[in-house]
Amino acid sequence: MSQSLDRALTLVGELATGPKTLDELSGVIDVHKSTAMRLLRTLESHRFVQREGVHHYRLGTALFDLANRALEERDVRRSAENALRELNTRTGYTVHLASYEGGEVIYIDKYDSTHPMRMYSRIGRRAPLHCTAVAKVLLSDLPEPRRREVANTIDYVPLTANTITSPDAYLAELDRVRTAGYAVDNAEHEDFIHCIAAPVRGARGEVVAAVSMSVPKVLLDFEGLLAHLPDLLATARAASVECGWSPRD
Amino acid sequence: MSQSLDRALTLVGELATGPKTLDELSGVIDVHKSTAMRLLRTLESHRFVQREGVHHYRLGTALFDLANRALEERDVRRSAENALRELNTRTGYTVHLASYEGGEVIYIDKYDSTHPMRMYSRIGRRAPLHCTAVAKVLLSDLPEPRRREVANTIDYVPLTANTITSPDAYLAELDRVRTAGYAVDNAEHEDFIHCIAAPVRGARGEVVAAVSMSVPKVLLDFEGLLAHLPDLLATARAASVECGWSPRD
DNA sequence: ATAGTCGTTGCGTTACATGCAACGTGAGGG
DNA sequence: CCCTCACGTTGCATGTAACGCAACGACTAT
Repeated sequence: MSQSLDRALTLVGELATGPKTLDELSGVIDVHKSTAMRLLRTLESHRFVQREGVHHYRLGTALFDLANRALEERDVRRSAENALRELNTRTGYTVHLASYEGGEVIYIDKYDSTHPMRMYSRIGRRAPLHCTAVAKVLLSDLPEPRRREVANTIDYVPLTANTITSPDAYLAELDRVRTAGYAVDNAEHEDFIHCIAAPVRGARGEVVAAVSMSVPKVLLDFEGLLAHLPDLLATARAASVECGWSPRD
Repeated sequence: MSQSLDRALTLVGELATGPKTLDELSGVIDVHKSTAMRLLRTLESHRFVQREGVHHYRLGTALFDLANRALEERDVRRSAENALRELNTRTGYTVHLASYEGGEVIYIDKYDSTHPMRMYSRIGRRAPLHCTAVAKVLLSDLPEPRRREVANTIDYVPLTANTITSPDAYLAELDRVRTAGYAVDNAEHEDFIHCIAAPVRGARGEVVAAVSMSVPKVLLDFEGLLAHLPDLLATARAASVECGWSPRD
Protein backbone atom coordinates (compact mmCIF):
# COMPACT_ATOMS: atom_id res chain seq x y z
CA MET A 1 0.00 0.00 0.00
CA SER A 2 1.25 3.39 -0.97
CA GLN A 3 0.99 6.03 1.72
CA SER A 4 0.95 9.17 -0.38
CA LEU A 5 -1.52 7.68 -2.83
CA ASP A 6 -3.72 6.56 0.01
CA ARG A 7 -3.70 10.07 1.42
CA ALA A 8 -4.45 11.63 -1.94
CA LEU A 9 -7.42 9.35 -2.56
CA THR A 10 -8.72 10.16 0.89
CA LEU A 11 -8.56 13.81 -0.06
CA VAL A 12 -10.55 13.17 -3.21
CA GLY A 13 -13.16 11.35 -1.19
CA GLU A 14 -13.32 14.26 1.21
CA LEU A 15 -13.81 16.73 -1.61
CA ALA A 16 -16.87 14.79 -2.69
CA THR A 17 -18.67 16.37 0.26
CA GLY A 18 -18.00 19.84 -1.10
CA PRO A 19 -15.19 22.34 -1.72
CA LYS A 20 -12.54 22.59 1.00
CA THR A 21 -9.56 24.77 1.87
CA LEU A 22 -6.00 23.58 2.08
CA ASP A 23 -5.98 23.69 5.85
CA GLU A 24 -9.16 21.67 6.15
CA LEU A 25 -7.80 19.07 3.79
CA SER A 26 -4.42 18.77 5.48
CA GLY A 27 -6.31 18.30 8.75
CA VAL A 28 -8.31 15.42 7.36
CA ILE A 29 -5.28 13.34 6.48
CA ASP A 30 -3.26 14.78 9.38
CA VAL A 31 -0.21 16.03 7.50
CA HIS A 32 1.53 19.35 7.10
CA LYS A 33 -0.25 21.71 4.75
CA SER A 34 2.72 21.79 2.43
CA THR A 35 2.40 18.03 2.04
CA ALA A 36 -1.29 18.30 1.30
CA MET A 37 -0.56 21.00 -1.22
CA ARG A 38 1.86 18.88 -3.17
CA LEU A 39 -0.67 16.08 -3.35
CA LEU A 40 -3.36 18.50 -4.49
CA ARG A 41 -1.05 19.92 -7.12
CA THR A 42 -0.51 16.50 -8.58
CA LEU A 43 -4.21 15.73 -8.47
CA GLU A 44 -4.81 19.06 -10.16
CA SER A 45 -2.39 18.29 -12.97
CA HIS A 46 -4.47 15.22 -13.74
CA ARG A 47 -7.68 17.25 -13.50
CA PHE A 48 -8.88 15.18 -10.55
CA VAL A 49 -9.34 18.33 -8.53
CA GLN A 50 -9.49 21.98 -9.49
CA ARG A 51 -9.21 25.21 -7.64
CA GLU A 52 -12.26 27.20 -6.87
CA GLY A 53 -11.27 30.75 -6.21
CA VAL A 54 -7.98 31.07 -4.34
CA HIS A 55 -8.76 29.19 -1.18
CA HIS A 56 -10.84 26.25 -2.19
CA TYR A 57 -10.37 22.98 -3.97
CA ARG A 58 -13.12 20.92 -5.52
CA LEU A 59 -13.43 17.81 -7.63
CA GLY A 60 -12.20 18.19 -11.18
CA THR A 61 -13.54 17.32 -14.57
CA ALA A 62 -11.45 14.19 -15.12
CA LEU A 63 -13.88 12.36 -12.86
CA PHE A 64 -16.82 12.93 -15.17
CA ASP A 65 -14.71 11.86 -18.06
CA LEU A 66 -13.48 8.68 -16.43
CA ALA A 67 -16.80 7.72 -14.95
CA ASN A 68 -18.61 7.99 -18.23
CA ARG A 69 -15.92 6.22 -20.17
CA ALA A 70 -15.95 3.42 -17.65
CA LEU A 71 -19.69 3.11 -18.04
CA GLU A 72 -19.36 2.57 -21.75
CA GLU A 73 -16.82 -0.16 -21.17
CA ARG A 74 -18.91 -2.08 -18.78
CA ASP A 75 -21.36 -4.55 -19.98
CA VAL A 76 -24.18 -5.46 -17.71
CA ARG A 77 -23.39 -9.11 -17.96
CA ARG A 78 -19.92 -8.83 -16.48
CA SER A 79 -21.00 -6.35 -13.85
CA ALA A 80 -23.92 -8.41 -12.63
CA GLU A 81 -22.04 -11.69 -12.72
CA ASN A 82 -20.99 -11.91 -9.07
CA ALA A 83 -24.30 -10.87 -7.60
CA LEU A 84 -26.17 -13.35 -9.77
CA ARG A 85 -23.89 -16.24 -9.07
CA GLU A 86 -24.22 -15.64 -5.36
CA LEU A 87 -27.99 -15.59 -5.57
CA ASN A 88 -27.83 -18.80 -7.55
CA THR A 89 -25.61 -20.66 -5.12
CA ARG A 90 -27.48 -19.29 -2.13
CA THR A 91 -30.92 -20.36 -3.29
CA GLY A 92 -30.09 -23.09 -5.74
CA TYR A 93 -32.73 -21.82 -8.18
CA THR A 94 -32.38 -20.79 -11.80
CA VAL A 95 -31.28 -17.14 -12.19
CA HIS A 96 -31.60 -15.20 -15.45
CA LEU A 97 -30.33 -11.86 -16.66
CA ALA A 98 -32.27 -10.27 -19.51
CA SER A 99 -32.11 -7.02 -21.43
CA TYR A 100 -34.33 -5.14 -23.85
CA GLU A 101 -32.72 -4.60 -27.21
CA GLY A 102 -34.25 -3.79 -30.55
CA GLY A 103 -37.81 -4.39 -29.44
CA GLU A 104 -37.05 -7.79 -27.97
CA VAL A 105 -36.35 -9.11 -24.52
CA ILE A 106 -33.32 -11.37 -24.61
CA TYR A 107 -31.71 -13.55 -21.98
CA ILE A 108 -28.09 -12.47 -21.81
CA ASP A 109 -26.97 -14.66 -18.94
CA LYS A 110 -28.11 -17.69 -16.99
CA TYR A 111 -27.17 -19.61 -13.86
CA ASP A 112 -28.67 -23.08 -13.80
CA SER A 113 -30.56 -24.52 -10.90
CA THR A 114 -28.62 -26.89 -8.71
CA HIS A 115 -31.78 -28.88 -8.11
CA PRO A 116 -32.26 -32.02 -10.16
CA MET A 117 -35.41 -30.47 -11.63
CA ARG A 118 -34.35 -27.83 -14.16
CA MET A 119 -36.19 -25.56 -16.49
CA TYR A 120 -35.32 -25.15 -20.10
CA SER A 121 -33.92 -21.86 -21.29
CA ARG A 122 -30.95 -20.53 -23.17
CA ILE A 123 -28.79 -17.44 -23.35
CA GLY A 124 -29.72 -15.41 -26.39
CA ARG A 125 -33.27 -16.70 -26.43
CA ARG A 126 -36.11 -14.25 -26.79
CA ALA A 127 -38.56 -14.03 -23.90
CA PRO A 128 -42.24 -13.56 -24.72
CA LEU A 129 -43.25 -10.04 -23.71
CA HIS A 130 -46.67 -10.68 -22.23
CA CYS A 131 -45.98 -13.59 -19.90
CA THR A 132 -42.49 -13.27 -18.42
CA ALA A 133 -41.40 -11.37 -15.34
CA VAL A 134 -38.23 -10.03 -16.96
CA ALA A 135 -40.16 -8.52 -19.88
CA LYS A 136 -42.56 -6.83 -17.49
CA VAL A 137 -39.67 -5.27 -15.61
CA LEU A 138 -37.91 -4.06 -18.74
CA LEU A 139 -41.01 -2.71 -20.46
CA SER A 140 -42.28 -0.97 -17.34
CA ASP A 141 -39.39 1.46 -17.65
CA LEU A 142 -40.29 2.65 -21.16
CA PRO A 143 -41.90 6.08 -21.49
CA GLU A 144 -45.70 5.95 -21.46
CA PRO A 145 -46.47 6.38 -25.20
CA ARG A 146 -43.84 3.81 -26.17
CA ARG A 147 -45.25 1.37 -23.63
CA ARG A 148 -48.74 1.66 -25.08
CA GLU A 149 -47.36 1.23 -28.56
CA VAL A 150 -45.55 -1.96 -27.62
CA ALA A 151 -48.52 -3.29 -25.64
CA ASN A 152 -50.71 -2.93 -28.72
CA THR A 153 -48.41 -4.87 -31.01
CA ILE A 154 -48.00 -7.87 -28.74
CA ASP A 155 -49.65 -11.10 -29.80
CA TYR A 156 -51.32 -12.23 -26.59
CA VAL A 157 -51.04 -15.99 -27.10
CA PRO A 158 -52.68 -17.64 -24.05
CA LEU A 159 -50.17 -20.19 -22.79
CA THR A 160 -51.75 -21.01 -19.43
CA ALA A 161 -54.89 -20.14 -17.53
CA ASN A 162 -53.10 -17.16 -15.97
CA THR A 163 -51.66 -15.58 -19.13
CA ILE A 164 -52.53 -11.92 -19.62
CA THR A 165 -54.49 -11.60 -22.85
CA SER A 166 -55.28 -7.92 -23.41
CA PRO A 167 -53.26 -4.70 -23.84
CA ASP A 168 -55.22 -2.97 -21.09
CA ALA A 169 -54.59 -5.71 -18.57
CA TYR A 170 -50.95 -5.73 -19.59
CA LEU A 171 -50.50 -1.96 -19.23
CA ALA A 172 -52.16 -2.10 -15.82
CA GLU A 173 -49.71 -4.84 -14.89
CA LEU A 174 -46.74 -2.71 -16.04
CA ASP A 175 -47.96 0.10 -13.81
CA ARG A 176 -48.06 -2.27 -10.86
CA VAL A 177 -44.53 -3.45 -11.63
CA ARG A 178 -43.28 0.11 -11.96
CA THR A 179 -44.54 1.15 -8.57
CA ALA A 180 -43.80 -2.13 -6.79
CA GLY A 181 -40.24 -2.34 -8.12
CA TYR A 182 -40.56 -6.01 -9.06
CA ALA A 183 -42.56 -8.28 -11.34
CA VAL A 184 -44.01 -11.76 -11.02
CA ASP A 185 -44.94 -14.43 -13.50
CA ASN A 186 -47.46 -16.55 -11.64
CA ALA A 187 -47.48 -19.53 -14.01
CA GLU A 188 -48.37 -17.30 -16.92
CA HIS A 189 -45.83 -18.79 -19.26
CA GLU A 190 -45.69 -22.41 -18.22
CA ASP A 191 -48.14 -24.19 -15.99
CA PHE A 192 -45.55 -25.63 -13.64
CA ILE A 193 -43.16 -22.68 -13.24
CA HIS A 194 -43.39 -19.27 -11.61
CA CYS A 195 -40.88 -16.40 -11.47
CA ILE A 196 -40.05 -13.12 -9.81
CA ALA A 197 -37.90 -10.41 -11.45
CA ALA A 198 -36.33 -7.09 -10.45
CA PRO A 199 -34.66 -4.23 -12.33
CA VAL A 200 -30.92 -3.64 -12.61
CA ARG A 201 -30.36 0.09 -12.93
CA GLY A 202 -27.57 2.15 -14.51
CA ALA A 203 -25.93 5.41 -13.49
CA ARG A 204 -28.88 7.57 -14.47
CA GLY A 205 -31.38 5.28 -12.78
CA GLU A 206 -32.57 3.78 -16.06
CA VAL A 207 -33.31 0.06 -16.21
CA VAL A 208 -30.48 -1.64 -18.07
CA ALA A 209 -31.42 -5.24 -17.40
CA ALA A 210 -33.66 -7.51 -15.35
CA VAL A 211 -32.72 -10.32 -12.95
CA SER A 212 -35.15 -13.15 -12.44
CA MET A 213 -35.48 -16.26 -10.33
CA SER A 214 -37.46 -19.14 -11.80
CA VAL A 215 -38.76 -21.97 -9.65
CA PRO A 216 -40.86 -25.04 -10.43
CA LYS A 217 -44.10 -25.04 -8.43
CA VAL A 218 -43.39 -28.52 -7.14
CA LEU A 219 -40.38 -27.17 -5.26
CA LEU A 220 -41.99 -24.05 -3.84
CA ASP A 221 -45.48 -22.59 -3.74
CA PHE A 222 -46.17 -18.99 -4.76
CA GLU A 223 -46.00 -17.72 -1.20
CA GLY A 224 -42.68 -19.45 -0.72
CA LEU A 225 -41.39 -17.83 -3.90
CA LEU A 226 -42.42 -14.36 -2.74
CA ALA A 227 -40.49 -14.96 0.46
CA HIS A 228 -37.36 -14.75 -1.69
CA LEU A 229 -38.23 -11.25 -2.88
CA PRO A 230 -35.94 -9.40 -0.44
CA ASP A 231 -33.04 -11.58 -1.54
CA LEU A 232 -33.78 -10.94 -5.21
CA LEU A 233 -34.12 -7.21 -4.68
CA ALA A 234 -30.83 -7.11 -2.80
CA THR A 235 -29.19 -8.97 -5.67
CA ALA A 236 -30.61 -6.55 -8.21
CA ARG A 237 -29.40 -3.65 -6.11
CA ALA A 238 -25.89 -5.07 -5.84
CA ALA A 239 -25.80 -5.58 -9.61
CA SER A 240 -27.07 -2.02 -10.10
CA VAL A 241 -24.24 -0.61 -8.03
CA GLU A 242 -21.77 -2.45 -10.24
CA CYS A 243 -23.44 -0.80 -13.21
CA GLY A 244 -22.83 2.65 -11.80
CA TRP A 245 -26.13 3.21 -10.05
CA SER A 246 -25.88 5.26 -6.85
CA PRO A 247 -28.45 4.30 -4.25
CA ARG A 248 -30.27 7.37 -3.01
CA ASP A 249 -31.30 7.51 0.59
CA MET B 1 4.58 16.93 -7.36
CA SER B 2 4.25 13.47 -5.96
CA GLN B 3 5.75 10.75 -8.09
CA SER B 4 3.79 7.77 -6.88
CA LEU B 5 0.52 9.67 -7.01
CA ASP B 6 1.32 10.90 -10.48
CA ARG B 7 1.96 7.35 -11.60
CA ALA B 8 -1.21 6.07 -9.99
CA LEU B 9 -3.34 8.71 -11.67
CA THR B 10 -1.75 7.89 -14.99
CA LEU B 11 -2.77 4.29 -14.42
CA VAL B 12 -6.34 5.32 -13.77
CA GLY B 13 -6.35 7.33 -16.97
CA GLU B 14 -5.01 4.34 -18.84
CA LEU B 15 -7.71 2.08 -17.45
CA ALA B 16 -10.30 4.42 -18.89
CA THR B 17 -9.47 2.94 -22.27
CA GLY B 18 -10.42 -0.52 -21.09
CA PRO B 19 -9.37 -3.30 -18.71
CA LYS B 20 -5.63 -3.99 -18.58
CA THR B 21 -3.29 -6.56 -17.06
CA LEU B 22 -0.65 -5.81 -14.47
CA ASP B 23 2.16 -6.10 -17.01
CA GLU B 24 0.51 -3.75 -19.45
CA LEU B 25 -0.03 -1.20 -16.73
CA SER B 26 3.47 -1.38 -15.33
CA GLY B 27 4.70 -0.85 -18.89
CA VAL B 28 2.68 2.30 -19.29
CA ILE B 29 4.29 4.05 -16.34
CA ASP B 30 7.58 2.24 -16.87
CA VAL B 31 8.06 0.73 -13.43
CA HIS B 32 8.54 -2.75 -12.07
CA LYS B 33 5.35 -4.74 -11.92
CA SER B 34 5.58 -5.06 -8.15
CA THR B 35 5.50 -1.28 -7.93
CA ALA B 36 2.49 -1.08 -10.20
CA MET B 37 0.79 -3.72 -8.09
CA ARG B 38 1.20 -1.78 -4.89
CA LEU B 39 -0.31 1.29 -6.49
CA LEU B 40 -3.21 -0.74 -7.85
CA ARG B 41 -3.80 -2.29 -4.45
CA THR B 42 -4.14 1.12 -2.90
CA LEU B 43 -6.40 2.28 -5.69
CA GLU B 44 -8.43 -0.86 -5.18
CA SER B 45 -8.85 -0.23 -1.46
CA HIS B 46 -10.45 3.10 -2.36
CA ARG B 47 -12.60 1.46 -5.03
CA PHE B 48 -10.96 3.51 -7.77
CA VAL B 49 -10.12 0.32 -9.62
CA GLN B 50 -11.30 -3.23 -9.23
CA ARG B 51 -10.13 -6.57 -10.45
CA GLU B 52 -11.79 -8.25 -13.29
CA GLY B 53 -11.08 -11.93 -13.19
CA VAL B 54 -7.53 -12.72 -12.07
CA HIS B 55 -5.52 -10.90 -14.69
CA HIS B 56 -7.29 -7.66 -15.39
CA TYR B 57 -7.94 -4.40 -13.66
CA ARG B 58 -10.69 -1.97 -14.56
CA LEU B 59 -12.07 1.28 -13.21
CA GLY B 60 -13.99 0.95 -9.96
CA THR B 61 -17.31 2.15 -8.70
CA ALA B 62 -15.97 5.01 -6.57
CA LEU B 63 -15.65 7.00 -9.77
CA PHE B 64 -19.37 6.86 -10.48
CA ASP B 65 -20.02 7.88 -6.95
CA LEU B 66 -17.67 10.83 -7.03
CA ALA B 67 -18.66 11.98 -10.49
CA ASN B 68 -22.33 11.96 -9.61
CA ARG B 69 -21.81 13.81 -6.38
CA ALA B 70 -19.63 16.39 -8.11
CA LEU B 71 -22.23 16.84 -10.82
CA GLU B 72 -24.90 17.49 -8.21
CA GLU B 73 -22.76 20.33 -6.92
CA ARG B 74 -22.90 22.15 -10.19
CA ASP B 75 -26.34 23.57 -10.09
CA VAL B 76 -26.53 24.89 -13.62
CA ARG B 77 -27.13 21.34 -14.54
CA ARG B 78 -30.10 20.91 -12.25
CA SER B 79 -31.52 24.29 -13.13
CA ALA B 80 -31.38 23.70 -16.85
CA GLU B 81 -32.57 20.11 -16.66
CA ASN B 82 -36.27 20.63 -17.40
CA ALA B 83 -35.83 23.05 -20.28
CA LEU B 84 -33.28 20.78 -21.93
CA ARG B 85 -35.34 17.64 -21.56
CA GLU B 86 -38.33 19.37 -23.09
CA LEU B 87 -36.29 20.54 -26.05
CA ASN B 88 -35.00 17.02 -26.46
CA THR B 89 -38.40 15.33 -26.40
CA ARG B 90 -39.95 18.06 -28.57
CA THR B 91 -37.36 17.85 -31.34
CA GLY B 92 -35.93 14.38 -30.80
CA TYR B 93 -32.40 15.67 -31.43
CA THR B 94 -29.32 15.43 -29.25
CA VAL B 95 -29.11 18.24 -26.69
CA HIS B 96 -25.93 19.14 -24.80
CA LEU B 97 -25.13 21.40 -21.88
CA ALA B 98 -21.54 22.62 -21.62
CA SER B 99 -19.63 24.97 -19.35
CA TYR B 100 -16.26 26.71 -19.34
CA GLU B 101 -14.04 25.82 -16.43
CA GLY B 102 -10.35 26.09 -15.92
CA GLY B 103 -9.67 26.95 -19.55
CA GLU B 104 -11.66 24.02 -20.87
CA VAL B 105 -15.10 23.56 -22.30
CA ILE B 106 -16.67 20.40 -20.94
CA TYR B 107 -20.00 18.73 -21.51
CA ILE B 108 -21.84 18.56 -18.21
CA ASP B 109 -25.11 17.10 -19.42
CA LYS B 110 -26.54 15.30 -22.41
CA TYR B 111 -29.93 14.21 -23.70
CA ASP B 112 -29.65 11.59 -26.38
CA SER B 113 -31.40 11.75 -29.68
CA THR B 114 -34.52 9.63 -29.97
CA HIS B 115 -33.71 9.02 -33.61
CA PRO B 116 -31.98 5.78 -34.45
CA MET B 117 -29.06 7.80 -35.81
CA ARG B 118 -27.11 9.11 -32.86
CA MET B 119 -23.97 11.09 -32.47
CA TYR B 120 -21.15 10.07 -30.21
CA SER B 121 -20.41 12.21 -27.19
CA ARG B 122 -20.06 11.85 -23.49
CA ILE B 123 -20.61 13.80 -20.31
CA GLY B 124 -17.27 14.96 -18.95
CA ARG B 125 -15.66 15.10 -22.33
CA ARG B 126 -13.75 18.19 -23.37
CA ALA B 127 -15.03 20.02 -26.43
CA PRO B 128 -12.48 21.42 -28.88
CA LEU B 129 -12.52 25.20 -28.65
CA HIS B 130 -12.21 26.17 -32.29
CA CYS B 131 -14.85 24.01 -33.92
CA THR B 132 -17.80 23.56 -31.58
CA ALA B 133 -20.81 25.80 -31.20
CA VAL B 134 -20.84 25.51 -27.40
CA ALA B 135 -17.22 26.66 -27.13
CA LYS B 136 -17.94 29.66 -29.35
CA VAL B 137 -20.85 30.66 -27.13
CA LEU B 138 -18.86 30.28 -23.92
CA LEU B 139 -15.71 32.03 -25.14
CA SER B 140 -17.63 34.90 -26.75
CA ASP B 141 -18.53 36.05 -23.25
CA LEU B 142 -14.95 36.42 -22.06
CA PRO B 143 -13.52 39.96 -21.77
CA GLU B 144 -11.69 41.08 -24.89
CA PRO B 145 -8.03 40.65 -23.79
CA ARG B 146 -8.73 37.22 -22.33
CA ARG B 147 -10.49 36.20 -25.54
CA ARG B 148 -7.50 37.18 -27.65
CA GLU B 149 -5.20 35.38 -25.27
CA VAL B 150 -7.21 32.16 -25.52
CA ALA B 151 -7.61 32.49 -29.28
CA ASN B 152 -3.84 32.62 -29.66
CA THR B 153 -3.18 29.50 -27.63
CA ILE B 154 -5.66 27.30 -29.50
CA ASP B 155 -4.24 24.61 -31.72
CA TYR B 156 -6.34 25.06 -34.86
CA VAL B 157 -6.43 21.45 -36.01
CA PRO B 158 -8.43 21.35 -39.26
CA LEU B 159 -11.00 18.59 -38.86
CA THR B 160 -13.21 19.30 -41.86
CA ALA B 161 -13.21 21.66 -44.83
CA ASN B 162 -15.15 24.21 -42.77
CA THR B 163 -12.97 24.27 -39.65
CA ILE B 164 -11.75 27.71 -38.61
CA THR B 165 -7.96 27.69 -38.74
CA SER B 166 -6.71 31.10 -37.61
CA PRO B 167 -6.99 33.24 -34.47
CA ASP B 168 -8.25 36.22 -36.47
CA ALA B 169 -11.03 34.27 -38.13
CA TYR B 170 -11.93 32.80 -34.77
CA LEU B 171 -12.08 36.15 -33.00
CA ALA B 172 -14.25 37.52 -35.79
CA GLU B 173 -16.51 34.52 -35.36
CA LEU B 174 -16.76 35.16 -31.60
CA ASP B 175 -17.83 38.74 -32.32
CA ARG B 176 -20.57 37.48 -34.62
CA VAL B 177 -21.72 35.03 -31.93
CA ARG B 178 -21.72 37.75 -29.31
CA THR B 179 -23.95 40.09 -31.28
CA ALA B 180 -26.17 37.39 -32.78
CA GLY B 181 -26.78 35.67 -29.46
CA TYR B 182 -26.16 32.18 -30.83
CA ALA B 183 -23.42 30.14 -32.47
CA VAL B 184 -23.34 27.54 -35.21
CA ASP B 185 -21.00 24.71 -36.06
CA ASN B 186 -21.61 24.14 -39.75
CA ALA B 187 -19.84 20.78 -40.06
CA GLU B 188 -16.66 22.27 -38.64
CA HIS B 189 -16.02 19.44 -36.22
CA GLU B 190 -17.41 16.43 -38.06
CA ASP B 191 -18.33 16.27 -41.70
CA PHE B 192 -21.77 14.84 -41.19
CA ILE B 193 -22.99 16.80 -38.18
CA HIS B 194 -23.95 20.42 -37.60
CA CYS B 195 -24.98 22.21 -34.42
CA ILE B 196 -26.47 25.38 -33.06
CA ALA B 197 -25.82 26.66 -29.55
CA ALA B 198 -27.11 29.43 -27.30
CA PRO B 199 -26.00 30.91 -23.97
CA VAL B 200 -27.53 30.18 -20.58
CA ARG B 201 -27.14 33.29 -18.45
CA GLY B 202 -26.90 33.78 -14.69
CA ALA B 203 -28.22 36.49 -12.38
CA ARG B 204 -25.75 39.14 -13.54
CA GLY B 205 -26.26 38.32 -17.19
CA GLU B 206 -22.97 36.42 -17.44
CA VAL B 207 -22.87 33.26 -19.51
CA VAL B 208 -22.81 30.28 -17.16
CA ALA B 209 -23.30 27.52 -19.72
CA ALA B 210 -24.22 26.78 -23.32
CA VAL B 211 -27.05 24.65 -24.70
CA SER B 212 -26.59 23.03 -28.06
CA MET B 213 -28.59 20.95 -30.47
CA SER B 214 -26.65 18.55 -32.70
CA VAL B 215 -28.18 17.03 -35.79
CA PRO B 216 -26.80 14.72 -38.47
CA LYS B 217 -26.95 16.37 -41.90
CA VAL B 218 -28.79 13.39 -43.32
CA LEU B 219 -31.74 14.17 -41.07
CA LEU B 220 -31.88 17.92 -41.62
CA ASP B 221 -30.08 20.39 -43.90
CA PHE B 222 -28.48 23.55 -42.52
CA GLU B 223 -31.53 25.67 -43.32
CA GLY B 224 -33.74 23.19 -41.54
CA LEU B 225 -31.45 23.30 -38.52
CA LEU B 226 -31.59 27.09 -38.38
CA ALA B 227 -35.37 26.85 -38.39
CA HIS B 228 -35.02 25.41 -34.88
CA LEU B 229 -33.18 28.51 -33.63
CA PRO B 230 -36.23 30.14 -32.01
CA ASP B 231 -36.91 26.92 -30.15
CA LEU B 232 -33.31 26.67 -28.97
CA LEU B 233 -33.21 30.32 -27.91
CA ALA B 234 -36.45 29.88 -25.98
CA THR B 235 -34.94 26.85 -24.24
CA ALA B 236 -31.78 28.76 -23.34
CA ARG B 237 -33.90 31.61 -22.03
CA ALA B 238 -36.01 29.28 -19.90
CA ALA B 239 -32.85 27.69 -18.48
CA SER B 240 -31.42 31.17 -17.83
CA VAL B 241 -34.47 32.14 -15.84
CA GLU B 242 -33.96 29.05 -13.68
CA CYS B 243 -30.38 30.19 -13.11
CA GLY B 244 -31.52 33.56 -11.78
CA TRP B 245 -31.39 35.59 -14.97
CA SER B 246 -34.03 38.32 -15.30
CA PRO B 247 -35.13 38.98 -18.87
CA ARG B 248 -34.93 42.68 -19.66
CA ASP B 249 -37.56 44.18 -21.90
C1' DA C 1 7.45 -33.50 -18.00
C1' DT C 2 9.06 -28.98 -19.07
C1' DA C 3 9.24 -24.37 -20.21
C1' DG C 4 7.03 -20.16 -20.23
C1' DT C 5 3.92 -16.58 -18.31
C1' DC C 6 1.48 -14.71 -15.15
C1' DG C 7 0.85 -12.46 -10.15
C1' DT C 8 2.89 -12.27 -5.51
C1' DT C 9 6.24 -11.67 -1.52
C1' DG C 10 10.46 -10.25 1.32
C1' DC C 11 14.22 -7.42 1.49
C1' DG C 12 17.97 -3.99 1.11
C1' DT C 13 18.71 0.59 -0.85
C1' DT C 14 18.10 5.23 -1.87
C1' DA C 15 15.04 8.37 -4.13
C1' DC C 16 11.49 10.99 -2.81
C1' DA C 17 7.79 12.46 0.14
C1' DT C 18 7.72 14.76 4.28
C1' DG C 19 7.87 18.41 8.10
C1' DC C 20 9.84 22.57 9.30
C1' DA C 21 10.65 27.29 9.16
C1' DA C 22 10.94 31.35 6.56
C1' DC C 23 8.66 34.10 3.12
C1' DG C 24 4.89 36.43 0.39
C1' DT C 25 0.35 38.31 0.18
C1' DG C 26 -4.00 40.10 1.18
C1' DA C 27 -7.64 41.35 4.55
C1' DG C 28 -9.18 43.53 8.60
C1' DG C 29 -8.68 46.46 12.72
C1' DG C 30 -6.64 49.61 15.83
C1' DC D 1 -1.36 53.94 7.83
C1' DC D 2 0.87 50.24 9.88
C1' DC D 3 0.43 46.13 12.21
C1' DT D 4 -1.13 41.62 12.75
C1' DC D 5 -3.19 37.57 11.56
C1' DA D 6 -4.36 33.98 8.40
C1' DC D 7 -3.72 32.26 4.53
C1' DG D 8 -0.89 29.81 0.55
C1' DT D 9 3.82 29.08 -1.11
C1' DT D 10 8.91 27.90 -1.33
C1' DG D 11 13.71 25.81 -0.12
C1' DC D 12 15.96 22.61 2.34
C1' DA D 13 17.60 18.80 5.44
C1' DT D 14 16.05 14.46 7.07
C1' DG D 15 14.29 9.76 7.43
C1' DT D 16 10.72 7.12 5.81
C1' DA D 17 8.37 4.62 2.60
C1' DA D 18 8.38 3.60 -2.30
C1' DC D 19 11.19 1.26 -5.20
C1' DG D 20 13.65 -2.57 -8.09
C1' DC D 21 15.32 -6.96 -7.60
C1' DA D 22 15.14 -11.79 -7.40
C1' DA D 23 13.03 -15.82 -5.83
C1' DC D 24 8.62 -18.09 -5.50
C1' DG D 25 4.13 -20.17 -6.57
C1' DA D 26 0.26 -21.00 -9.50
C1' DC D 27 -1.24 -22.02 -14.23
C1' DT D 28 -1.18 -23.09 -19.12
C1' DA D 29 0.39 -24.92 -23.11
C1' DT D 30 3.12 -28.02 -25.78
